This record gives sequence, C-alpha cells and structure tokens, in this order.
Amino acid sequence: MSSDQATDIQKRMYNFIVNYMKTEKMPPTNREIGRELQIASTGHVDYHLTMLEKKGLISRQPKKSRGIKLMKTVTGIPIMGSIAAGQPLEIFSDPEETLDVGHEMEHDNTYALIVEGRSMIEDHICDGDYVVIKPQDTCNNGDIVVAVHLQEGMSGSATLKRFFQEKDHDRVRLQPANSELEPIFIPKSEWDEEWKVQGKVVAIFRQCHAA
Amino acid sequence: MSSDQATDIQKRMYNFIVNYMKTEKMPPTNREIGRELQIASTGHVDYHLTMLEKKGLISRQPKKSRGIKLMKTVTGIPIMGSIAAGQPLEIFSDPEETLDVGHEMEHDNTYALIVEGRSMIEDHICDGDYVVIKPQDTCNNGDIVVAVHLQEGMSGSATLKRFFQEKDHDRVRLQPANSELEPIFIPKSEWDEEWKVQGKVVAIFRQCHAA
DNA sequence: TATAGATTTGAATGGCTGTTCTATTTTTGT
DNA sequence: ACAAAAATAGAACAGCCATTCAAATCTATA
Repeated sequence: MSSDQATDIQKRMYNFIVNYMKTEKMPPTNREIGRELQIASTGHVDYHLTMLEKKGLISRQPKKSRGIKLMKTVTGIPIMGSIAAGQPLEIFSDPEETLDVGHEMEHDNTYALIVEGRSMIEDHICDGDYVVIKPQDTCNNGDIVVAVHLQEGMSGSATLKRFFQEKDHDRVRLQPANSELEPIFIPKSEWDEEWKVQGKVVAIFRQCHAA
Repeated sequence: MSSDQATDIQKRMYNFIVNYMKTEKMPPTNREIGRELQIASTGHVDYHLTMLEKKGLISRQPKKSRGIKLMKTVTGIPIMGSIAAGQPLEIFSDPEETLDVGHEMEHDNTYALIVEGRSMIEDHICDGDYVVIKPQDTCNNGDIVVAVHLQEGMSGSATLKRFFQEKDHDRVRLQPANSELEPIFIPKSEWDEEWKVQGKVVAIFRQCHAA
C-alpha cells in the first residue's frame, strides 16, 4: 500500500519533526516523537523512521542522539508561478523552488509569484520581481492584490492590481500602475461572483543580476 | 579579566557551536565540543558552557542531549544603517537588527542598508527599500554601487549610484536614477584617492505596509 | 477464510550524555 | 612571592538514547 506514499502516522511523524525543529532548533529524540504521537514502543518509532528514511523524506545518522536530518528544504516560501496582467496564473510544475525571504513571512501559506510585464511599474514593481503574497479574500482600499477572474469551466485569469472600492459608483476598480493601461471596473453585483481577491502583496524582492 | 567578555577558549567554543549548527542543523554534544577543542574532560566543557550561559550567549535545557540554544540570531544579514544621496552613511548603533533574505546571500560579509530619498527612483529603488550590499572595491559599468567620498579627517559621505567608467573623458561618472539630479564626475586621478567603491547592490527588498 | 505483509508491543542491550565531585595545575592580582 | 581565582583533568553515575529482537496484532486481498 504505502510503497512510495507516506502513511498517515508517518505524515504526522514527519510533520512533528518539522515543527519540532522549527521551534526547538534541533531534531527530536525517538522517545519525544513516541510521546507526542502516543506510540508506546521506541522500536515502533524506529520502524516508522526507517520507513521515512526509505521514502527519502529524512536521513539518519546512526547511533547519534537526535540524528535526524530533513531531506527537503523547510525554509523559504514556495514560488508558485508567474503572474502577468490579464494572463492566467502560470503555475510552476516544480514545487521545489523556494524563495528565502525571512522567517517572519513563513506562515499563513504565504507564497511568492514572479511578476511578468510592466503593469505595476509606476509602483516600482518591475518585470522579474518576486512578490510575496499573503492569501486572504478581503483587503483594504489601495492594497496591491492578486485578483482572479473566475470563468466558467476554466481556471480563470489572474492579475496584479491596486484594489479600490468605489462606493459612489457601486463598483470595484482594479487599478494598474501604468498610465498606458486602463483600470478594470467590476460592478458590485459581479464582485464575489466572477471576481475575487486571492491575496495581498506584503513584500517585494528583486535580485540584481550582473550587468 | 573575563567578567563580561568571553575568554579565548569560550569564543572558540561559541564559534564551533554556531558553525556546527549551521552545518549539522543541530547543536553539538558536550563531548563533540570537547573533541573539537581538544578538551580532555567533559566536566571542563560543562564548565565553559556554564560560563557562556552566564554571559548570556547561550541557554541550556538541563539534562537534554544537545540541549544548547543560541541566544542571538544567527540568520540574516546585519542592517548597517541608512544611505541617502550625498549624506554620510548613518551607522545604526544597534547591531541586533538583521534582514533575513535568504541563505545564498549570507556570505562574504554581505550587509543591508535602508535607502533614504528618491535618488534611484527611476531604477525603481524607493525610499525605505532595503538594498543588499556585497562588499567589493571593483565593479562593472552599470552596476549600482555604494560610492564613498573620502574626506580628510572625516568618515566621508556615501551615496548610492550607478557606476560608469568614461574612458573617452578619462573620468568616472556616478549616475543617479533621477532626472532631477545631476551625475557626479570624478577625474581618473582622483578616483581611488578621494573616492572608492564600497560594495555593489545585489538585491532589493521592500516591505509593503498596511495602507 | 487463509495468508502474507504491515504495524505494534515489550523488553533488553550497550553506548552516549549531561552532570557532579574532588583534586591538580595555571593564571592573575597584590 | 603569595593568595585567590580561573582553568583543567579524571573518574564516576544515573538517566537517556538508538537499535535490535522475538512475539503479537492488525489489514488487505486473493
């Protein structure tokens, strides 16, 4: 059954190890794992650790106390793909890519997107910049957000814009930061039906490559 | 003598712990410390660990194997101060501040500065942005650099500019990215005498605050 | 239902680990 | 030179740790 997939208890064990290492800055002992997962026998813990090792999720240093190492990077936030004005979100197939952007931002399923194009250039967000997105479905006026246009049967298109609720016009305005581009107006009735906010930009990161 | 300062062996011990944790992702055992520092007795190691704890550099979890925790942050790069066009570098007195910006950049004494003003605004570097600086005294044409103007007896002023070597004019041009500001020209003869390159911008980080 | 494989237990073992104690040597301040 | 403080060694201990083994239980499936 569990030939390449981790079984339920193994997932919980792996999660506990990851979590323990985040808070304690060291791996747990086999006994600490057993205590947490309510496993009566240390041999049993060893058994599942061996399984996790066989599946490539961890490696072990024989005989060493707390001799567990994680095989996958646990720092950084996933780079989900790229976003271009009006284009569908291009989701990267490779989920290994991460952006290491500070522990404060490593929570709440925060993720990163690569900006394509110049639709936000006047807010000084450039082609190739990484934007750090905090997922949320509400936002304040003036926030830079990932807005998704839901289309029936399709995955929809996404865009990076400033969000403005225009109460006097009873509509939402999605404002690009590029005077060559027009804002998008969405009647209040269609908002939450055809459109929604996926998340909000909380940081921007740009790598300067050699000239 | 060593009332609040760590003694030589204690410094080496602390450095070994920091280094071990970076490579092994867990603290060393007392015996591993002793082996590395050629200390014959575990009691002796315990003695110096107690000293390090008393001096606030580490904390210990009693009876736990590898129960050492570092009291100071070891991730991130130091935020040295702020830089504004033409102003002296304002060095922050508090060396605790760090910017966590990815492990790839945590080497070569890389540090961060906070940008003040709009002198590089057309390169989309804004007031309040963090720039990540890799120290080096040479650079290529077009690189964004921290250029320091050495003045006798004074610490000198620093500025963030693009670097251009104008061979036909036998001079160096430090170009702001703001059409309201004029470039600075330095005769080749004065370069390396009165001016020098302190480092090069390798990344930019911007935090988006709530509107 | 029968059987093979996966999971769980309990116990045992030998090495590691943090800690403590006493005694000796080195360094430092006077 | 002397005394106090700091540094080092060695040994010993009780508890922790990873690992192994044999046996028992559960689970899927042929």
